[in-house]
Amino acid sequence: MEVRRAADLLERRWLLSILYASLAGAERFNEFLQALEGIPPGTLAQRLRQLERAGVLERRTVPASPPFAEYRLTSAGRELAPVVEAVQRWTGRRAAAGVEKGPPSPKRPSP
Amino acid sequence: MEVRRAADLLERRWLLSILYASLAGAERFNEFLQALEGIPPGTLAQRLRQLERAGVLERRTVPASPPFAEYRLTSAGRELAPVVEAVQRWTGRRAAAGVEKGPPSPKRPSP
DNA sequence: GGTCATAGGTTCGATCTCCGTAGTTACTTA
DNA sequence: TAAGTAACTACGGAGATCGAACCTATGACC
Repeated sequence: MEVRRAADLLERRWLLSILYASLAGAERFNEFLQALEGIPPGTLAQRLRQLERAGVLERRTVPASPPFAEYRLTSAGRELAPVVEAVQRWTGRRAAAGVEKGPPSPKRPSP
Repeated sequence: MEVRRAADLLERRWLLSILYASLAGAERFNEFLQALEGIPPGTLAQRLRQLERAGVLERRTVPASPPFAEYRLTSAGRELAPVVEAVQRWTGRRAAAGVEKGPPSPKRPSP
C-alpha cells in the first residue's frame, strides 16, 4: 500500500491548499498567507518547512531590500500537480452535482 | 480555490489509506482494521462515519449470523480513484528515485 | 536620531485531534 | 457454561493545530 508513504506529508491540514497556491504561482510567505485565508502563520511556516524537507519546495532568500524568501516547487513538487488536479476535478463535479454543505443525512437505523 | 472544499474530508490521518483499501476491495470493519495495520479502531470508526456522511461510503448491515456491517464506495466515492492513483504514482516515482526516508538536510544558512 | 512600513517569521496558552489499550454488546458455536 | 466473532465505544494522555500577540531586520522618511 504505497499511499501510506505519502500520508505524513499529505494528510495534514492546509496541505492541499498550499500545493494549489504554489502551483498557481504563490512564492512568498505573505502570498501564501493571503491565498490561504485563515491559516495561522505558525502552521504555514511549519508546512513550508515540511515541504522543503520533503523535497517538494525549495526555499531561497532573495537579497533585495528588504530581503525576502521565495518558495518554489521542485520537480518532485511539480509532479504533485496531478494529485491536486484530481482533487479539484472531484470537488468540481460534486459542486456541480449539488453537494454544498449538509448532505441529506443518510439515516442509519439503530440496530 | 476549490480544493479547500475537500480539505476537511481528505486532510485527515489514514484517509488516503482507507480510500485505497476500499478501492482495493475492503468492505468490513475488520478488513479495514487489518489492511490499515496500526490504525486505532476509534479513528477508523470515526473516518468511516465521516466518509459515510460525506456520501463517499455507504454502510449497510448484512443480516447474517452474526450480522455484520459492510462499507462500500458510492459512485461519488469511486470518483476519488484518480486522486488515490495520482498519489500512488507520485510515491511510486519517488521510491524509484531513491527517496526513502531522510532527505539530505537542505542546509539553510542563518542570515 | 526617532518613527513607520515591510517581510518573515516566532511564541504562548487553549483547544482539537489522534493514539494505544481495554472493555462492551449481541449473537453463535462447542 | 464458556469461548469466539464482529463491530464497535471509552478513556487518559500525547501530539497537532489554533488565534493573537510579539519579535527582528532593513530601509525610507522627517
